[in-house]
Amino acid sequence: MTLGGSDKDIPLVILTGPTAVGKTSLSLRLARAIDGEIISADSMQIYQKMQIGTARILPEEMEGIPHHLVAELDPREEFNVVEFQRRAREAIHQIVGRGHIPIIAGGTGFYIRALVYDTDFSEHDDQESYREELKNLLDREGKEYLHQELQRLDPEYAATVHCNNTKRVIRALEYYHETGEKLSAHNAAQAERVSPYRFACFVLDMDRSALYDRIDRRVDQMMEEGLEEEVRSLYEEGLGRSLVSMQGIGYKEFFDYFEGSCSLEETVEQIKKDTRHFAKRQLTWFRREKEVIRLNKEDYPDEEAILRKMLEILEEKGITAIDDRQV
RNA sequence: GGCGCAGUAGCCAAGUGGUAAGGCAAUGGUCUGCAACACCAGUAUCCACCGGUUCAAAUCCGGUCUGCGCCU
Repeated sequence: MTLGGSDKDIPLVILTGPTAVGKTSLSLRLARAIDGEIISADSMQIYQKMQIGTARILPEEMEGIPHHLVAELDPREEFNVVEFQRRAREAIHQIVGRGHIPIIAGGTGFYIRALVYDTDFSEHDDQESYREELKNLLDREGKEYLHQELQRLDPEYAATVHCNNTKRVIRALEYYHETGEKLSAHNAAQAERVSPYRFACFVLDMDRSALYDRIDRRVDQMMEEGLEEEVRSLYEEGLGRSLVSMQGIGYKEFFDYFEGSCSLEETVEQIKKDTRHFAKRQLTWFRREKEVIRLNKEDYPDEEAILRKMLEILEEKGITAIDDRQV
């Protein structure tokens, strides 16, 4: 990176919102308007061979705008926040180096926050063995036991995580084991972080029931486009349901169907329901993000008007093309 | 027209005299290396309607309405 100043000079535009609200289409307009490149903040679109179910943009639809973190990983590989941070940071630096503006577009709120506030996840060597040990402990002694253990080591964190949430309890225990530090203390420190970027984060939203209708229709459309075949070929490749990629909505629901324990119709309904639930959770997440600009589709006549509003805000924040500033 | 069965939250549903289980949905929330994950919390002053019996009725009795089945 050869930028003259500090990272504070790096502009970053984020476009997020619930699934199916119309981020992709708006992101293209935005990229064209500000000479940007798009970085996907989506935990599933990163996987190859998962085109239909993730509603990923097709290369021919990109209109020549570079897209990053899209179809880069084999579905067998694991993707997580830290990996996202690594790849996204790298992409940002490349984009800025070309004199373009990085646009983060996607709906995984956790990833976006981790990137924007540069959250430190204290890397460690993958010690799967200890996690296995904890899982065994869970099976043998029960979730109450694990939670009590956490209560002893990190009471503050234990107080915030429900005993049924074994996934989080295990992570906290693992964290303590590996770093000797309490996760609660680490989290508290991370919460103080100020973003190193000059950013604007837009949350696109629309009327809830209209959104749910769109979701239902989009799932039907995916089925028409051949979602079943897409997932079947992954299934026949031997991908298991425990893979991160196979936990994606529109994929995980098919396993029961392929194994004969539910009908295709039930599968489709389940996908719709899971997607609606997901959208709702996303909205809950964005609602509590402080430095966010909400754009409700109902408040604008069309996409063009939303774009104009966004450009206006970017102008105010001084987030514009950076080529002349940098040389 | 007659007989029988049924009518409990948006849906499914338990409860058959003692003060409305549960599930799904909807809604709100948590979230710091699995996040399209995992997890949590509410939600019927009221049981189709009207009247009666009783200290007490969603629960018993009568009537009305609606649905389903059978008979004519």
